[in-house]
Amino acid sequence: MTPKDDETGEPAQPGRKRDPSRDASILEATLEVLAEVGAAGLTMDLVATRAGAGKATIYRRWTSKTQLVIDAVAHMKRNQVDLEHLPDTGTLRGDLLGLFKPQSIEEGERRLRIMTGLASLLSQEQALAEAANAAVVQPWAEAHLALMRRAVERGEISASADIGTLSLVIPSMAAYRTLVQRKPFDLPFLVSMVDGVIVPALRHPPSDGPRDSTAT
Amino acid sequence: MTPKDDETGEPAQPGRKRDPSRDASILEATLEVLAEVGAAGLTMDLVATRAGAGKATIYRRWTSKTQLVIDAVAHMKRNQVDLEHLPDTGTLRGDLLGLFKPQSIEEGERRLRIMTGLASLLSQEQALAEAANAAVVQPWAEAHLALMRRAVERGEISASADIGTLSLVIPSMAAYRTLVQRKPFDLPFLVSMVDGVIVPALRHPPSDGPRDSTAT
DNA sequence: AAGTTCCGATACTGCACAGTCTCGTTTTCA
DNA sequence: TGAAAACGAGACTGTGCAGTATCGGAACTT
Repeated sequence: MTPKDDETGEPAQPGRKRDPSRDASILEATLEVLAEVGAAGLTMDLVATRAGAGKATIYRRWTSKTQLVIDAVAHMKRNQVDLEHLPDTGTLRGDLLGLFKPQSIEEGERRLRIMTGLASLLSQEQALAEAANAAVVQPWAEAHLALMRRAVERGEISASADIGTLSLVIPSMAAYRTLVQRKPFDLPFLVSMVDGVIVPALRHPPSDGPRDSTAT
Repeated sequence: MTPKDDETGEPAQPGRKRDPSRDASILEATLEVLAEVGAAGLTMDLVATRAGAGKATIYRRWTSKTQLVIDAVAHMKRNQVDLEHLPDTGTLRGDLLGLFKPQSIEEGERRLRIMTGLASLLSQEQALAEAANAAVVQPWAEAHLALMRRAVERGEISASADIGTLSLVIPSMAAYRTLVQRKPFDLPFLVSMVDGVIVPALRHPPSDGPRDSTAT
């Protein structure tokens, strides 16, 4: 349910075509404004000005401010961690730390800043909370899960480890840290999480035998 | 900086005294409204009606809606986990699970619901983010830290474990889980966190020798 | 060329709500 | 007992903003 759908069955009308490039401009302007002033301070005039668009153009494509914001958040899902090109250093520790690319981190912090701005609407819009989680934390957790699965396959860690739960730990804590605590997601934090929590927990799984995770 | 201070030097004026019990009624009404409709939907009329108070009474005590909300959040700090009466089952696992009291959990979820409602203002008001963290997650993390320290003292876990970081894991993840993911903080989740993450990590500390946590 | 739909820009409308003011009543001190 | 201040209730005001309507101009179809 991205932008407002144009009429589906078209009997070939005359008139100017809708410029598809405006969609992206508007969505990106929305994210910028969101990151700068938060959802509470976001106004349609601000978005329109930032996008160099008229308000009518926005309302021709989206039915409401809420819908626009939801779509903008969903739009973030692109440029995400590439699950096809994960780091491969030979150890899980190296792989996890290898996800910390300055560029990737900068983008990640931007996402979290946007989520901070969003938070107002989270409480009212279930769809928005889902979109935010799917765009920011979910992909990151999937990357961690993939790295952990590989570590299990090569025998580095036990198959009985609760990697379903463990893969959520760092992304969730990073989100909370940025969202509420306002502390940077930096390398020292990542290292203390990897070395103090994840790697120790994986090296010493709870008990042998299959485990089910209820945290997924 | 709780309610608006009355005049300090008083030459013994006539007139009715300000009723101190109204402060608490108004703060609690604010928290109720916050939990129900979120900060975006919170209006002063709603708070006044819920508190059975006139708006003038509120504005006689607080300068603005923002100040009222900040004070209401700080007000939550009371009735917190009692650090003097922590569970003592003999094992860290038992102690951590012992914090899960239906009543305490109900209250904890209420706090998180309030924080969800708050989130809108988090991005704009640094003071509010700090108050929310101090009222909801901080006390919980302190309880965990105390339990972990005790486990170290009785030799159950190694002194080299990064308990500063580990004590933040469950409170932060619970907050994120409730705030964004909208999943209940229930016993299965707690068990998977304790058995899948915390206890394994503590039983197998990263390395021997002192560690410093950068996550505090 | 004519007609239609797009565009950015901007004026306009309607509403929701923060904050103030008023009123009739109650409490306290002199 | 009377002036002063606080109380609940609610009327009132001003503003900010979502959403709409209108403009002149540009692009596309026939």
